[in-house]
Amino acid sequence: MGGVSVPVVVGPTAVGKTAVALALAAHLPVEVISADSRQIYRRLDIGTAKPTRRERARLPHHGLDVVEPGVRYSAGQFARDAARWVGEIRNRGRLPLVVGGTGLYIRALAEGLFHEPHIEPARRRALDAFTARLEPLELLRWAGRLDPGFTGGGRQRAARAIEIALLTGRPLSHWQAAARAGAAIDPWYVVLTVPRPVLQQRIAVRAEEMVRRGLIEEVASVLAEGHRGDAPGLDGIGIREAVEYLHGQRPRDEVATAIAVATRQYAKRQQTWFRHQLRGDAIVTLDATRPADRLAEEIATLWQRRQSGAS
RNA sequence: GGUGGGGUGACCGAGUGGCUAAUGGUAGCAGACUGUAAAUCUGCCGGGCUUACGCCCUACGUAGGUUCGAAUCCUACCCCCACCA
Repeated sequence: MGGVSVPVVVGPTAVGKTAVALALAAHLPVEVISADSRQIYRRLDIGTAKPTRRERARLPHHGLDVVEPGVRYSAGQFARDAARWVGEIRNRGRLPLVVGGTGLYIRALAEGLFHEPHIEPARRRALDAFTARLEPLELLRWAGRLDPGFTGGGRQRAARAIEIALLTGRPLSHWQAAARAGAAIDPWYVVLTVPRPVLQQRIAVRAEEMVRRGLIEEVASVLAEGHRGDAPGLDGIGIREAVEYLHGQRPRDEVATAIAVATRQYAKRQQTWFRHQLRGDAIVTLDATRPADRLAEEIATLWQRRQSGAS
């Protein structure tokens, strides 16, 4: 595996990952690496529920505000960036703590991805423009033709399969069958869970709060910078609903509930991922209904016991 | 009080005699997912029994009726909406 043993705190949105990370700072010399595909984007603080400035002052965070909303980021990019942060944090004699809900990013960091050959950005853009014009059915047909091993999964994955096949000369399934590269950490997973009704309640409250604290104004100001509504950084729950409202496609008083519904569905997908996709036997599941400082205490204890046992 | 329109499964909404447990959509549940992943998709979705083919029950406002057969036709009643009084 990747070597460095690192605690990785995961769980659906609104379970309280941020609070636990902050509380953990009282027990361990940690710095946080946020594994969150939305918090990567600058501004959009309310819409992505980033830790506040004060919280970040108390505990160093990496992986926030990395790119502009108009820039396309990726799991591979994250794996490289995060690997670098891990190294930097360790050089400071501190402990990297991965915290986040983006399963694929965490997988990319912990297990690596297949080694993708270099692709000219211009060629990729040209192909993007091509696939963007295809009908979903067309897209799937092309994907199947170019890659007999294509396992399906919708137009976006089909576009990816087409891109890889055409730009590398080898089908996606070929690359996937090859060895992974880039596993940078040896993860110790802490999965936070909470009974579904509790989570849904927290999600509903959080959605209301977002709107009350100025989500719509925040999104409006980013749009005013000249970003299109479909910019990579604007493709997130909450932000999307705000954009729809600003474009007159949704009444204001429905924004919060629409956000809550979409967030609930997302939380479900996350839970499915963490239930079925985490690899390895270093997985601990903890009930996050308890106060964050109690949880942090338990995590710290488990971690220390694990370290002394392992070394 | 009169006239017209309408009451369909958790919600919206098709269906106007058999092919209907009832198109679609939403919500919900389960799942997939190696570089857009807060994305993109798949399955299930009245209840019960069955390993399975399948079987049974309940269901289209309520109660009756017509018919071999009704969510669909008729009658009465209840409720909702619009307009007229």
